[in-house]
Amino acid sequence: MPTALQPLPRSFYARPVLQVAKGCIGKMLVHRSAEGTTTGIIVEAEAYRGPHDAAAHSYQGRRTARNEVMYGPAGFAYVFFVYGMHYQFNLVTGSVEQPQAVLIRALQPVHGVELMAGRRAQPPSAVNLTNGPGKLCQAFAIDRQHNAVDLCGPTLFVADGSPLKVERSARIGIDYAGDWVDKPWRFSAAGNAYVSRRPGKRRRS
DNA sequence: TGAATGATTTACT
DNA sequence: GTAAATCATTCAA
Repeated sequence: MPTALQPLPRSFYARPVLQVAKGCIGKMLVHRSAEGTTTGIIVEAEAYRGPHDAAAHSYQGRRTARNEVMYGPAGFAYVFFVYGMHYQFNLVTGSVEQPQAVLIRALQPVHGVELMAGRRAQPPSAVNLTNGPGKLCQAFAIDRQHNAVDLCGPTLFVADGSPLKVERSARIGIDYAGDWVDKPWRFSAAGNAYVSRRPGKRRRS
């Protein structure tokens, strides 16, 4: 069991969002649930820069009940529901009144693979378990209960991992955001099979 | 009170 | 390649 895994200090999150997003690659995401513990290496993340980012929920200072947690202190989880069927898991970064967050887009499963497979209704050998933001939430059993959870607590947190080679590319799934689509604010582990989409080519319409 | 839409996934043509 | 599934949140009235 990964007893050595401990939450990263809040200072890890209390930095500019792009630094945190890049720093996440190669780190471990850990969720201790009643069913068991699941962990995975973060291989893909995207930065959402708040008021200056048309793709962010907090664009132009929009502040609602949903994104309120992004305006709080760093090191908390921002979990929300989209498309009527999928959750997205984010790490709140920056500081109070800076609505920035890092979207975790893909993981490489490490511990609890069979538990993930069961939740996903897939074989444990599938590379399909956690290679997408909605998929990893299902595999890790992350849902609205985890919104505003303290990532420095014992249940759901990021722990240190091995450094990986990081690639930058444009973000995904935000075609509605105009010029911001081209911003290279997506970070992924170079050559990792669990990255949701290959960097280099942008999604075409 | 009602209508539109989305930080996606999956299946189908 | 395109489209459907499906509902909380958001915005307009």
